[in-house]
Amino acid sequence: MAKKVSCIREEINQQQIDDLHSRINNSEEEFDEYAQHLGLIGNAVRLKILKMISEHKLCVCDLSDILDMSIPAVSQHLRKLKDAKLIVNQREGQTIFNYLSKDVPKYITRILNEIKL
Amino acid sequence: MAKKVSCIREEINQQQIDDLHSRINNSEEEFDEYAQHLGLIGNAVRLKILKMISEHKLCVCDLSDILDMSIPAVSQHLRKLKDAKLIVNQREGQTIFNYLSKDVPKYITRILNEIKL
DNA sequence: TCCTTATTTAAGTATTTGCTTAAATAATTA
DNA sequence: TAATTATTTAAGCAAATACTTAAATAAGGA
Repeated sequence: MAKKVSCIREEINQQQIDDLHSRINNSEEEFDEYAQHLGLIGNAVRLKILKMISEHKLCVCDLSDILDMSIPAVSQHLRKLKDAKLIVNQREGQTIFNYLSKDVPKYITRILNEIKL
Repeated sequence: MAKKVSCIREEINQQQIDDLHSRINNSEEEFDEYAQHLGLIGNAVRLKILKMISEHKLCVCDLSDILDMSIPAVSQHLRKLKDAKLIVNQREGQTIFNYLSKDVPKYITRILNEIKL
């Protein structure tokens, strides 16, 4: 089971490579979780939605008007954010309002605060 | 040019919607820039690459071995990071080493520091 | 109960993404 | 200068993404 090596090491030896390899593998889940959240906010529409609902009580049709997008398009972004537990919502009569979840990681709220609207 | 309204406002009035609409439009570029960077690190492979090169001097073949990925696959991720000026590289002989760029936004370095390897 | 309003879900589609393999480029060494 | 090593680039493709339109679901009011 010798490991295939693609280049001749100059600055780092095989032992160090193997060490990084296993550390990366052990942190797989952590990286995936960060990447999943970062990918979600790595979309301008969803980033705007999060920023706005962090400051205002908004429903899907408010967001649709503000963003100049169809209601289903916005709704599908909201669903992704909700599935990732970045937002929660609550029905009030016919209207469903969206809120930032308490579970939003701090590094995300810091980013939202950094963006000025 | 009356604005089309999709729902009857309960918690927020049309004036507030219009205000948010224009503020969002004015911040378009800022949101796009954040989203572009966040989208790049919103991929586990690229996040791992950034984390590792923030701590080690690594070439594409080192990364290929550590990540169990082909060299061209890694190279294409490096290109995206380089195009976005998140990394820079420097040739030393036949080997091209990758470094974090000085231009990496602080919110990204904070995330990298937060992830433990 | 029927109609309207608010929202979601589903199906279809064009674009983007992330890999693969093969070819091209570039520096080193024989 | 030819062969080797390191890396990138290009072309092709499958899967994921972000819309569209139409249909389904749900609550409120006539």
